Amino acid sequence: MNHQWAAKALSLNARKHLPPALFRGLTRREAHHIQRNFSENLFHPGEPVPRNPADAPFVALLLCGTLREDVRDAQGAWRLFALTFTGELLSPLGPSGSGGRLSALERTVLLTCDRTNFDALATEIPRLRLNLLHLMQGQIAETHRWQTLLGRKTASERVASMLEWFHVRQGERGKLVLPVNRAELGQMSGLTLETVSRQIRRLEKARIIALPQPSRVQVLNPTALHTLTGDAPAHRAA
Amino acid sequence: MNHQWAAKALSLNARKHLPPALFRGLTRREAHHIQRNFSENLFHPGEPVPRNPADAPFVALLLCGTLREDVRDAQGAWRLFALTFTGELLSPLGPSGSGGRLSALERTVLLTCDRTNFDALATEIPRLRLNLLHLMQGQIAETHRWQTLLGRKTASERVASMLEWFHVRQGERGKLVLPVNRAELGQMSGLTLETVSRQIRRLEKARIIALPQPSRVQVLNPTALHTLTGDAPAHRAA
DNA sequence: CGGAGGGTTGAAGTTTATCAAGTAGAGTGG
DNA sequence: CCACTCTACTTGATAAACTTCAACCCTCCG
Repeated sequence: MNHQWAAKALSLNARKHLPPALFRGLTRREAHHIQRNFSENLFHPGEPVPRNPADAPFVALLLCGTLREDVRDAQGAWRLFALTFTGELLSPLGPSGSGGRLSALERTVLLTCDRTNFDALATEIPRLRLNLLHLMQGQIAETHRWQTLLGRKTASERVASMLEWFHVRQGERGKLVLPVNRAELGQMSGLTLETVSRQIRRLEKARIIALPQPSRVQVLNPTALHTLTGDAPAHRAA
Repeated sequence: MNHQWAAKALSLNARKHLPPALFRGLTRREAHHIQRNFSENLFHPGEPVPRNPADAPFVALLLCGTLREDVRDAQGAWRLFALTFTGELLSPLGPSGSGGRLSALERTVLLTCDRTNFDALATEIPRLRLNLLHLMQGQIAETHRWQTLLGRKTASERVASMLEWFHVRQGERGKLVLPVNRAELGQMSGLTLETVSRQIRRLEKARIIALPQPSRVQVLNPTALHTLTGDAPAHRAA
């Protein structure tokens, strides 16, 4: 499974860019031992990521690329549910139970480990178990943010929040890429594609973002964007 | 900590009513061993349930009673976020990270185990670890249901869904108790208290439920209720 | 050139929030 | 026992937000 390309990705990303929260606090020796028990998988754009409940990867770290997770609604239609960006962890609990479906949006490299191997490693290295717990807590926090977004935010706040989150999760580089179209942004945020479009244009007209292309966003005013997310604490009364 | 009353609850509920998913597939000997490492805690109505990140109970099973979980919003106000009913598991990941707050709504007995003890037990009994994983998957599924509710359902579907879920989780007895007021139902479902009230009355007028008291609900027509949740598959086209 | 897929925009329609008023029941003190 | 009060709940009118429907644009690509 050690593609040359993937190996390069590992050395570039996992060792340098990523603060691999899963490996935090481990000795170099332990980290090396662990990495030998993980395997790298390369996926091409559009390629589905298998997730049989049986031999499902217990943990999977995204070394590079982007994944989308789709779930079925009551009518059986697929809807975009979540995105996973480079450096993030795939839920150990995952969508396998809820009938979810994972696929790569770009050239994507995954560092995975199945349950049996991980169990063995975790027994040897208790710190690894703690790290996994922290990662899962982070995922709960993420879920909570989406629940707040869907339950209590206006359309404008939802779109601002999505853009801000993507921006942060893509590393706050100048240009942010929207890896999905307006309809799919709407599916994640509980809005129609028209409303998403209108809100994005509104941000552009307010000079908070620029749109060199419909799917390329440049964040011109991060502070203003954050204010519009609704997550900023309100002004204190005089 | 072994209150006489709590001990009674254990024998009544844990051994008879509950299918304690956490103890499934274990020998009587293992289950007994495990229960000696758990402790029972009694809480009175309104009493907060402590959850220090340090010695937080790693797992907690609700033997009887009801818990509410409140979280802070961006403005610092507390909002009802979720309810936990008898027989359900408290998230091992829990709201401690996200600044959540747990409290009892009635006389409530919790069967808890801290991280250290649970780790030791799980090392001895691998099946216990598997059971915990299944329980956590169930919680992810629950989260997904709420996300669908908040993201894609109408007010009428949201209220019908909440009532149906509470009904099922309370054991589908004739009478269902709403342990919180309309405003708090609204906080969970992303609606105003007025909308919640109107939708509940609409169900009453349609003879799908009866309301002997505002907080007592009798489900007269479970089928119709389910249809209104929006979770029923749509009619197939001819 | 023409078609397809995404994106944008406008007008009309629906749903839900907001504001405001009024009701019902439980508790309290005279 | 009767006001009085408090809280939760209900109901109506109005306003705002969002969806729906429809048209149109732009770019890519055969």
